[in-house]
Amino acid sequence: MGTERKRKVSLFDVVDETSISLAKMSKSNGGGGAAANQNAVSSMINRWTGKPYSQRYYEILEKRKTLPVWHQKEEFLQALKASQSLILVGETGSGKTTQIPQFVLEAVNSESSDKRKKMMVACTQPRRVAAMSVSHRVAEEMDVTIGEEVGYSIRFEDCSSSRTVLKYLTDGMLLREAMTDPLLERYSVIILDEAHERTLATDVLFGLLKEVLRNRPDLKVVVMSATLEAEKFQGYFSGAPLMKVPGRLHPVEIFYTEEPERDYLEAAIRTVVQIHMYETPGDILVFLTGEEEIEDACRKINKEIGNLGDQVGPVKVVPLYSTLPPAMQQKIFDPAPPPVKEGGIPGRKIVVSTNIAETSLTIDGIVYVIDPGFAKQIVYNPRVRVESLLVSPISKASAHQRSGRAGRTQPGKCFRLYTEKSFQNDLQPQTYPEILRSNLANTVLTLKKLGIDDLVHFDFMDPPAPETLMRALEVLNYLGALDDDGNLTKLGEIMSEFPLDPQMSKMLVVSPEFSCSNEILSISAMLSDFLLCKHCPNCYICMQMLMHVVEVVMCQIRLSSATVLSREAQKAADEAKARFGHIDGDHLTLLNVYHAYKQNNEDPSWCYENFVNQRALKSADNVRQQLVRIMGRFNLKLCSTEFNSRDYYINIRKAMLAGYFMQVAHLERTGHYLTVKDNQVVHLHPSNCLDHKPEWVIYNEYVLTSRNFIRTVMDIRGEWLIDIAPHYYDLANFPQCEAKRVLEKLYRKREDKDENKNRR
DNA sequence: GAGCACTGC
Repeated sequence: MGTERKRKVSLFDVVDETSISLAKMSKSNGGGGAAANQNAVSSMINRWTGKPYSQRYYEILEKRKTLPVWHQKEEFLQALKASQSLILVGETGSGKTTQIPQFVLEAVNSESSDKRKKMMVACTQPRRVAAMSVSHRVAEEMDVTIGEEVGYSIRFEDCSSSRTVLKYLTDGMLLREAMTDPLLERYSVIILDEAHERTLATDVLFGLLKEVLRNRPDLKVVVMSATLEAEKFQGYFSGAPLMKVPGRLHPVEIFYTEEPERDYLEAAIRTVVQIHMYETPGDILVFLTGEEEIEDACRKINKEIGNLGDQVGPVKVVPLYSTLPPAMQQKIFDPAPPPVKEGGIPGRKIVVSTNIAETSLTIDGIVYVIDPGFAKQIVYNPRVRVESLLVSPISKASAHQRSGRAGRTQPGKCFRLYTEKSFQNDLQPQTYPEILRSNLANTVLTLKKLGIDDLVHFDFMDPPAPETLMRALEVLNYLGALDDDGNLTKLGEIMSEFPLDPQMSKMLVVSPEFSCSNEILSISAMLSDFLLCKHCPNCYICMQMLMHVVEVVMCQIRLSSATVLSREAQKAADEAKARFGHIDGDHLTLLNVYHAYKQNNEDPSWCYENFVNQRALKSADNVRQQLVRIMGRFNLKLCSTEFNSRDYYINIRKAMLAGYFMQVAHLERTGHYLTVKDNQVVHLHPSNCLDHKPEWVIYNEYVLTSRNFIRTVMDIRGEWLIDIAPHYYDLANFPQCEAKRVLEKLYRKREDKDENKNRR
């Protein structure tokens, strides 16, 4: 009662203030009717803050009114009112991401103003940066402070409060929330944005929300997508109404090649040169598949255009891929170079990029796009439990997205380096959703935690291969996360709370039993650090070195980058290896680097001098803190073995094995390694820090490149296998191989030992 | 003695 009164008073106060300013205004405007004044007054009050709108608000409002989606506001609100779920298709530039959630907000509150229940509107995004930047923009549009009425929530950062009514969050974050709030009861409307990207988290949310909708008639779901896969979404959400919003892109003219290209890299470079020679000014964006290819292409483009001399304008060739340090990534936003002489031929910026420029990063000013039609994609083979990256043809949807990048600021052109026939007949309409291409062990664990017991009948939009689900269930059962009936165990429940792969969360949860949870925490953080090359210990070092060299030899780089960089980087990597390397394994090397970093008080200049990547370490430390908090929630002890004890490293290696006993390789007498049980021939990746070839190793990752490599490896002992994972190393259920014979011997030895013990 | 598309919790 009291607060209600207070609220009214303050509102009244504000109204009073504005009517004064309004009175002044109407005076200068020559006045207006009292009723009109009253209306104008209420529309000048921000209903969220109770304060009058700022000048900036009105300025932005004018721009908002020109967005295509604004014209369909009423249509949208009616559709939303009429049904529980709704599909909205809008191309880039329609304004859907910023405006639709605001429309929803208006509708929701006007409908349930009496209930006064604290209900939020959620809008998911596949990427953190998007969640963050869009929420800032919308807070500005609504004339409120970010983190108050409008907020965002991403890993490591919750910028929302009890006042928040609109929250942007990553799809993975909403999935996490669902684990503790299965009916998502704090939300009245959930908007899944960028649904066409079909991330793993969005796909799981689809299935989950479909169930929640049945249990919560008051909940509404809006699915927003950029492509015409909308009919599929519509069918999935049992005929939800479909609304289309036009985009606001400039026209892009598409060109195909007459004949298929034999060498797309060569063709791409040739096309760049031709555009530069014959087309009107405007920057070029070239899509290639990976770092090495991109660096190679940049060198060749510079060389070929250099050969043309001053008959053409100057160029600035910029590579772009995710592992490039941010400072280098920034270069894509630099302007094109000016003409060499005043009034000369204008310069051109040429960005050579991976898929990152297709979705994650937008570069304005691009007028020409070159699309060879390939991208590296991950594929999962459940038979051998291996994920690998393969260069494969893109989808029509992807090609469409790429060409759209040419029309952001003016009409553009897109050169597809394949035939039109090939586009029509060979490219599949959509990129295979991630859920069909991934190892699902972690996803299955999440689903179990969400209370989905029957995975086979769970309503996936695209059901994964049964074999993939079986593999995931099998792995989780071996780890002890699921019992033999497929039910979540207590251990599994704890494991599901960690934002890590099941193997890693398993080793973390059991690490106190091996008296080394502090060390396993550090190793886990270093391994799961996603900001930089997480895999090779060298990369914690070489990146910093690269940047150092870049500064020192600034202008020479363009001429002889390959030789200078790799020699220096190699030297740095070798030095670092000598300093931090641990002969028993790469995981222990990572631990050494982390310890050294902490012992030197995270000092940036120490990092610099030791070629250690501070950014990577800082991020690992952040992950570690999050993991420590989760350990605390479950009363998992933080402990270490005495550093000088003989068992210090042994305990760590045993704890690691408790999680990774399914990723073991055995050294055969022939001199090569075979993975245990799957019997695949593998090779130690040359980046390893071992000084010997151990008989048994565990590995973090299996990569298929020029050969089958196992990367990030550690020496373990055969006896530990039968001690720590006897259920997996049960020989009755083991393929015939050399490893089996060795294990048989180990079992016999242990039996003899036990007998001796009993006799005594 | 090789060479890692892109996200996310």
